[in-house]
Amino acid sequence: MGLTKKAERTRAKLLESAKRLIGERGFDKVSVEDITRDSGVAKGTFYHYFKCKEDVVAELSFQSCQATTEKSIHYDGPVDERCYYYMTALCKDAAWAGVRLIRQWIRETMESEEEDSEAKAALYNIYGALMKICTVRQGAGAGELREDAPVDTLAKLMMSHFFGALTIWCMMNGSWNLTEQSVKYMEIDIKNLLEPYMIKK
Amino acid sequence: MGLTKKAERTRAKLLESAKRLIGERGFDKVSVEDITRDSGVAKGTFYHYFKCKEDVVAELSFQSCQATTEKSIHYDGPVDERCYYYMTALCKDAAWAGVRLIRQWIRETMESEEEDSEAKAALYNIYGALMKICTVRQGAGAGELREDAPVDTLAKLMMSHFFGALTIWCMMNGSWNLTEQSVKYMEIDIKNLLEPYMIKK
Amino acid sequence: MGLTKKAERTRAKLLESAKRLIGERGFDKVSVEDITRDSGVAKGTFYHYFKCKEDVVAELSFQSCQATTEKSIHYDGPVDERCYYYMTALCKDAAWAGVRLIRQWIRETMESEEEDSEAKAALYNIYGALMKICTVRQGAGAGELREDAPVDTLAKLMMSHFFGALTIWCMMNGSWNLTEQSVKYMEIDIKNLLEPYMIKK
Amino acid sequence: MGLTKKAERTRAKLLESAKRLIGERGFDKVSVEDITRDSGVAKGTFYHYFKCKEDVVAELSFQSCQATTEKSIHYDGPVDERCYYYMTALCKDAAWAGVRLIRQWIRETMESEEEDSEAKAALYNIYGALMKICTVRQGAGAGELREDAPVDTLAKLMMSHFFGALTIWCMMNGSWNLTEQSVKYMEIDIKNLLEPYMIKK
DNA sequence: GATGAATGAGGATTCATTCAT
DNA sequence: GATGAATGAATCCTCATTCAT
Repeated sequence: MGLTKKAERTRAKLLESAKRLIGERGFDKVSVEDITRDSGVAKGTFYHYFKCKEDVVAELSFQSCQATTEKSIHYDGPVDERCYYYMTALCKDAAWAGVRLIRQWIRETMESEEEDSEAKAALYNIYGALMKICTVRQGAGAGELREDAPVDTLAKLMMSHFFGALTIWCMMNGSWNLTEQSVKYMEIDIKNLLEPYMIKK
Repeated sequence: MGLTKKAERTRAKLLESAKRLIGERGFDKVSVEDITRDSGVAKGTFYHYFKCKEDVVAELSFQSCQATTEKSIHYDGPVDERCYYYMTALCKDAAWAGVRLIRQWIRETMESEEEDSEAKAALYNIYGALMKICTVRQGAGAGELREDAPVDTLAKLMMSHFFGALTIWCMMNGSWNLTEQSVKYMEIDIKNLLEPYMIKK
Repeated sequence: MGLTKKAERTRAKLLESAKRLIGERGFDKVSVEDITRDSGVAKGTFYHYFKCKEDVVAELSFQSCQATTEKSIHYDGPVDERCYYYMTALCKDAAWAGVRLIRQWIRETMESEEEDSEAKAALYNIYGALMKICTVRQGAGAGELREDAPVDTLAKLMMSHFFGALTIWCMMNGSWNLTEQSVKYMEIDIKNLLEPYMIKK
Repeated sequence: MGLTKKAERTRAKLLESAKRLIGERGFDKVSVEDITRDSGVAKGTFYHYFKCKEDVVAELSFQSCQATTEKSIHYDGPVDERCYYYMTALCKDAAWAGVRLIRQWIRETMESEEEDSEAKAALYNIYGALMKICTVRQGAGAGELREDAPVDTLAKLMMSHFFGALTIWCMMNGSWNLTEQSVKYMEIDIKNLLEPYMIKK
């Protein structure tokens, strides 16, 4: 049941609008009409391509800060520095996006209904990235984690510290400098967390 | 403006129904009518006790905050232990409220529109509490903070760690034991943060 | 069925609050609870003294700019000057009260439901005043109206001109100086209206 | 964005029902459901055509304003006759709409909150129309305004007289014939206002 | 007399979805 | 394929009024 070129484009437009709007406001706060209006198509058209509103979420693609992750993995230095490099990069990304957007993103993450929103995907990406950064050279020698390090827990804790900074930043309405103040303490936080499990020279 | 015994009971019933239903289905999937039906009272009665649907969450989430704060301030022990005691208590409160509820609470906190929502008030309460806990015996001798300690920053960082735990807990959909796992590391986190500014014996 | 002193006072408080609030916002925009809250009594108490919400309106007293009217009637000068004096005084009163209040007053006047609101009473007062000012020395000689003058129509037209100024003032949000600009033309308006019916010397 | 024939009919039905019901009972006593029931359409359909309940009044009240304005500008005659023609047409429009409706319209205009309601737009339309009617052939010779005429003030005063008539009509609950009595004097009013600034032959 | 808890009908508005064209 | 008119259930919230204490 291949689609016409035009049909393909309509479908893509809908998907794109849906993705952006839901990313901005959250699933519940975006109506089908919002999506069709943004796409410039009629309301009914939506139901040509998707059985129901929920359906569109399943299609939403999962890409994200892949580049940053890659760089951090291959960063030349011990595991704690790699982590620090990664978290700092995330902070900078966030600061660049602005409180408003991050706020909405967190809210979106908190929506209980959608199990597989873009926001959640990004979250798991970060988690996965930290896992990778920690394990990529695990057991390789000085400056890396020991084989018995509780990597999963460590990754979660680093995420926790990162999201703590992010959340507090949002709640304080920006009257807290994410890239300066938070980053300063993040270095110490990470060291404290990883050191006990690192292979000493 | 105290409430009648009966009124108190009605209010409690509403709160209880709300807590359970929101805990089961999430905020958006529970209507005011659901709550009143479950409580066995009329729809209008809900609005006798709460200004709007969102209001009930703020109430529920940090109901016992005040008591916890008081206890922590007067807790017999050095400043780091007091802080730890407080944060642990907050974690327990949150765990008791349930992920769904805390999620909705965070969402409300992230609403940019209202500058003075009840949700935000709770946030500032925590911040204020940490400030108090840190300064109440500041400079009093061993186990307390030095006069020159950057209390404001320390309070914000502790909040950050707490909200990090909270956020990650919500995002992980509860598949992370708040009271056990987070609390374990919070002790270390707090020590690392406060120790450099504490008066040694 | 005389009322206690205290009861009398409660009743008076309710009446006073009702009068003020309804005067400010209009009958439909004031709830019984608004009135009782403003009076500092319980909601139920309202129904001790009034059978229903509508009932309270019937009690509202009808006094108003009696003083201004009196002065205008006895103003020493021909009928057109008396009218001008009166209208100018009304403009000044309005300007003193402020756009906000007058706006609400006009809205209130436009409420179709209440036949006998305070606002409407004031309206009829103005109408009556103009009638009186025109007829008080009607037929008395030079500078007064002839017996066959269509006083009713003239009064309505002067009111019309006055309310025109008032309305436009409100609509223009105050960017139109009521006492200066309107008053300047009102003199001419009134002369044009009355002259054809005045007894010449 | 033209509407289907059928849609046009539905919209017209809604508008017609609204006009009649509001005319009979007043704005506040007519619910959206009343209107849709009377029109024989579903409740939701109302919101397909109107943003909110208030919206329908703005639509109704000065539906034909645009046409009237155009005609008046191109009316063949001196400036005072054009103005008179316009004001008379407005009076007829208002009379056709009915007191209840115009009342609600004035109330909406007086709402201070929204700076850019449809009601206010209509107001500025009238003002703009008068400005245009006065200036379109300004300085063109006999029967037109001189270049130095205070057009802005004149337009405001004519509006003032028009709204005076309208307001008094509403306040008198219709016991004042807008098209007959007001119109009779409007001619004189306009002449008095414009003559001093008109180019004589 | 006074209270304020409780009621529940009613109203405005939203929105996913259907369907005739 | 596409349109957009139409639906109506669902939701939040208001408020006049009643009544047990």
